[in-house]
Amino acid sequence: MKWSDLSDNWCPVARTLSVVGDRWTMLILRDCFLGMSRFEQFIESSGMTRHILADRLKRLVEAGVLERVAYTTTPKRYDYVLTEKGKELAPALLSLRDWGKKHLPVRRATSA
Amino acid sequence: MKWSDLSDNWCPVARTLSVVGDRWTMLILRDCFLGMSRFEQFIESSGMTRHILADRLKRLVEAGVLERVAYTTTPKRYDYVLTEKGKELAPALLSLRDWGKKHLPVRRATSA
DNA sequence: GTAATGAGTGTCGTTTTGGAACTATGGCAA
DNA sequence: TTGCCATAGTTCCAAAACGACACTCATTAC
Repeated sequence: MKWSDLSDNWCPVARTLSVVGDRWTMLILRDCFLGMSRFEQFIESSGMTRHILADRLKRLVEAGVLERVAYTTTPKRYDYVLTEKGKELAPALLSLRDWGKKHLPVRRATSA
Repeated sequence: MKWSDLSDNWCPVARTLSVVGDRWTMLILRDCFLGMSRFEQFIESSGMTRHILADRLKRLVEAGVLERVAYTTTPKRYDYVLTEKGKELAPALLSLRDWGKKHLPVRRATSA
């Protein structure tokens, strides 16, 4: 079964996951809610590879969750901003955040 | 960056995703909330491979989201049931469901 | 002219996944 | 008692996705 095969699933949870059911995708959205909008910001914040980021941004734009807005035309640079549809994912993110805060306390990072 | 590297992230969303940030994992949880608890049920319902299911169930048990409860000892069969911790993921699942219902209506399968 | 920045691509080797078959344990039926 | 079925996995292999890092391309900064 493929990622995209979920998009026609009878279950709305599955359909949602076909769009955002990916560890990186959710992190991008989190960053968007924190006010980020640029490629390099996402890279720095999330630690994902440029490759993956490019792919996930494209998917999110195609899905109508993010919008790609040029902020300079000369070298073609873009902001990725949440659409209304995207903003409505906030409750889901907040639920995940709350669960994490309650059930997954930060263990002391030993390597830092 | 690895899956598990998120588990010590400063961000509670990222930590949550280190546990449930996977398309299949979420589908398993959805099935649990729908009352399923057996290996073959998950397989049938979600369409994932047995391989992945075995892996995800193990992770979820290790994370304390599911509990593995023997229902026969002779051939060693198990139910996978939500723990309290797992049940508290319900709001997140419901948010995802609501978003899917609102923004991702079922398209009629065109290829059929 | 040289370096730096921003937003990606290309390449390549490693992981993870998907698909199918195989194992193990016991029940049941002929 | 041999054979088939069900459940819950595990093993194998090929294909896809991923991670790391170098590279491009356009423009501005020095």
